[in-house]
Amino acid sequence: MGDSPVDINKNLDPLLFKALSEPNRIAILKQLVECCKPCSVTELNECCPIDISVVSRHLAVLRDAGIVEAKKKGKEVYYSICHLELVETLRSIADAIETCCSNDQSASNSSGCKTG
Amino acid sequence: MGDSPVDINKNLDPLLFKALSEPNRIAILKQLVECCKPCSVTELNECCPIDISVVSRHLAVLRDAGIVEAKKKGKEVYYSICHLELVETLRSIADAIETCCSNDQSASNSSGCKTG
DNA sequence: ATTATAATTGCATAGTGACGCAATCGTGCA
DNA sequence: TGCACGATTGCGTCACTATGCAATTATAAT
Repeated sequence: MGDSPVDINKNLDPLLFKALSEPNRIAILKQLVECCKPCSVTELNECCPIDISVVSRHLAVLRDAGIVEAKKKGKEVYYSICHLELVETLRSIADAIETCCSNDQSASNSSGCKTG
Repeated sequence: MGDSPVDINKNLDPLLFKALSEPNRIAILKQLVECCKPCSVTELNECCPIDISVVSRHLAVLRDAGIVEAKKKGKEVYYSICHLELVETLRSIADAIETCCSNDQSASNSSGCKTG
């Protein structure tokens, strides 16, 4: 229970999407995806024309959402994307929606889609 | 060009995530996913304790993001989830992230991940 | 110890979004 | 045509969020 492969409630989390709903955060994320290596705040600041303090705050939002992780190295903090977890989460959501919605009405709820 | 399977820029759209970043919109979406049939605004209003005008507005946001579609039938408007498109979009994003991030630095950009 | 650099945090401000109520629009029915 | 019902839109309010600047913290180098 609660661990079904189609647990919509577990994965459809507004917090995750809220973190991804800001254009500058998406720009930062794209930068991280394309670099495929940890980047410092200063490096990530190059992709968006905002104050570095704002970049730092955006990274904190992404970190709190579990989208990126931070590793301190000397004076700098290197952020990297949690790509394995992120990819799995996105696929889980897709699977859950697909499983639920591929039922026609007659099959109703045999696949375990239900509100908590 | 621009149609590569790993086109991050096409799929990582803040508009989509913004539409999914509001708890009541997620509640509405869950309702639609679990019902797996078109629902009227009044029906969808049952899942969240807000004014029906707000539900209507939320549905408009979801519609503008391509997440749901509306079909008028008499006095009522029936909303249904665009599950095929949504599932494909989510999987495209997952694929793009996975493809980009599974490159180690030496392989760099042979897979076509690049900013527009 | 002092200085320099990277990152974060405090604070004030401006912009955005959710919300409820009331008014309006669209459709069906008597 | 007039009425009822479902949905949408206008508008004012409240809360939240993004932003920039300044101050602070943390680490490295002189």
